[in-house]
Amino acid sequence: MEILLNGTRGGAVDPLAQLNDAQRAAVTFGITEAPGSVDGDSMHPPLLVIAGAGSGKTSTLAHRVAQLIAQGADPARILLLTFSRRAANEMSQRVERLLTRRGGTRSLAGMSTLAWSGTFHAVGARLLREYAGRIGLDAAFTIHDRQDSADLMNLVRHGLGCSAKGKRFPLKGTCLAIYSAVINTQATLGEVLQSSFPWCSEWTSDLQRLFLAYVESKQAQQVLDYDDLLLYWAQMVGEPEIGREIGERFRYVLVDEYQDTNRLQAAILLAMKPAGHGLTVVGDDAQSIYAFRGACVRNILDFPDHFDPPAKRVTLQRNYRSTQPILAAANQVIAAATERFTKELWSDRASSEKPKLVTVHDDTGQALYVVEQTLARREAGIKLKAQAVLFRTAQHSVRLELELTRRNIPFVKYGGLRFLEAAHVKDVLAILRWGQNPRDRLAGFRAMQLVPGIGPKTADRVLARVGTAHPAGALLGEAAVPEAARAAWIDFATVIEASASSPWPAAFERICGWYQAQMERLHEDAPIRQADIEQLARIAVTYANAERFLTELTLDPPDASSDQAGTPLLDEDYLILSTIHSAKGQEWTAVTVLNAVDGCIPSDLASGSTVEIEEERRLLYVAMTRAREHLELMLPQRFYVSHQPGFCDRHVYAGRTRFIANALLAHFEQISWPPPPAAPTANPDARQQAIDLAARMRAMWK
DNA sequence: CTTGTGAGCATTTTT
DNA sequence: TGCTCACAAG
Repeated sequence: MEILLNGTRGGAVDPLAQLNDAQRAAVTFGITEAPGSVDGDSMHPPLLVIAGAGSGKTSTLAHRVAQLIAQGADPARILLLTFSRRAANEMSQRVERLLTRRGGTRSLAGMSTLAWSGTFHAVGARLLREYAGRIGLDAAFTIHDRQDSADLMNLVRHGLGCSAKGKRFPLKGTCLAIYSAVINTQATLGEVLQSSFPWCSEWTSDLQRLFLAYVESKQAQQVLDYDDLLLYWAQMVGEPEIGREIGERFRYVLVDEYQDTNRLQAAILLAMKPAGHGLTVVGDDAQSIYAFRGACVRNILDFPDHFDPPAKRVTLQRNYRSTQPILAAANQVIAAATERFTKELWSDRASSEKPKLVTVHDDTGQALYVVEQTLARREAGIKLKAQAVLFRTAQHSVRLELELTRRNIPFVKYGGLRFLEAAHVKDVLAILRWGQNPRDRLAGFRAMQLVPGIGPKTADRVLARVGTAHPAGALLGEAAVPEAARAAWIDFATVIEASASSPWPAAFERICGWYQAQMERLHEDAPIRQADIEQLARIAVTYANAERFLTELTLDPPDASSDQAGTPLLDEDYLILSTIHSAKGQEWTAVTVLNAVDGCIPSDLASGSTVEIEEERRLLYVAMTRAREHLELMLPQRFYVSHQPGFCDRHVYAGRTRFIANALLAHFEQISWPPPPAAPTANPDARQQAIDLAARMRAMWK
């Protein structure tokens, strides 16, 4: 095999030499023929790669893309769908490097630019803008993030009078969650309510009405939410003509992290590639952790049978990441899972170090231990950046963050509250959005209420009068504004009108300037928030125009808001703190998992059904398999359930996570920290050394 | 009609 | 705690 491949490459080094047999099979399946042959559709039956944790999945996928290009495929006709923007960038770079290395026969470097790589949502947004004219969409649509969508849902909810019915109607977040589940799982409202929101069943017909009004409202405003990016895409390629057109345009479609796609995404793929030609999906059913977002493990389990003959399946079981003892423990955790493609990961990276189960007294003990160990490992030559602390919910790391800040240890936290969710950031963006898209009522509604003297009623009236555009000067003379607010209003209207016509990013700076004045009035902690606005302005200048800025920001928000302590410079060394969800696809030399106790993992909010518990099991598995050499699971004996550990000490005593049953303990080293003090009897002199208080009591009476 | 205040309640993970 | 909602004062 290797000799043959070397031969075909005219004596150059075999570019696939570093791959193992399974990886090579995944890379070359269907595309090993001579250059040029890749254009025959019949050549590309569908392929499913089951890639275990640390099995070189990214590398294999990158090699496959490089192989396609090297065999003559046009990079512009390759569609690469990844889970995050970060993953997309990394993939592009790797493909580029691989092609540069192959450079010998043809000039491949430089032609490897993967124009179409990104998340489903980002690619959807791009395609929809391009095809907008053909599907009756305004190409300048704005995209609502989760909070915007919830706010709009709330407006519609109140508009319909759902909230004033005596009995409590589901809150806006719940309504949106239900709506979103219906879209993403492609189930009926009744099914979703019954399976996931049984307590809302009594509201079925009201919800139905609400969702219709919500959809109408979005359409009137030329606004799409996250779900729409997929839904419109699916509907678009569901039309035979456009479906065929786009399917042919993207000759090769490769999907990473397929286990975390939902039914709607699967529908998109099947509509573009009904026979599966040119379709490759890669994933690991054991790492599916996004069911709450509608992801469906069945997608990957059932993938082969969508096609006739069924898709080829290649399994990568060799793990290059973790030491054998870490892998053995992780394998045991996932072995109890009920449904999966069975595979047993193996590694030849021997080590005498078992993963540790560390019992500490509480949250504080946990934080102190982690800090101590992290520093010790750094002394031993493991950079902070090569160490990560993972946790189930963003809250779990609060105590640790305090301790890190106190000791001046830099860290970066992934997951949890996003930059974009901060009220002041949303305010500024709302102003910008309304300037850009006058139909975006939600933005206008929010923006106008920043003006002193203007509340919901006035904002509503103005929106009704303004209609779909603000012609020059129309806002300035707006009659619906009460006299008391007139002066402030003119200021505001001037900024809006100027922002619509000024060049970018001057328009945005103008808006920030106006907002600063309001911020001091609205928020006590204006200076802290000011820093975020400045950060936003710095980001803004890197985009070509307002539309791109808004789109990219919504689909790929910056990670941390600056109120988080110590945002270190990029070249510094810093410790990684991350939710397990945000840690997907990454690896570190040393990994510590906080709160590996029942109630945290599994979260007691997710212990309702077997399905949920199975997902929590996979979550622990994902966390454990991020570690290369050192793995510690923390077991605080009790943890706080309230939000303010200092004040009210509501806490519960916790047991080790149910996913590590007694039978698994042999795979771990168990330690307690701090070490228990030596028992008094261990030292025969201890009693004599003790202060003799009893003697003093007697002496008082002598 | 806006704005401030107090009571009541929920409480994860993310594109 | 921190958010939402209802209510009352200006």
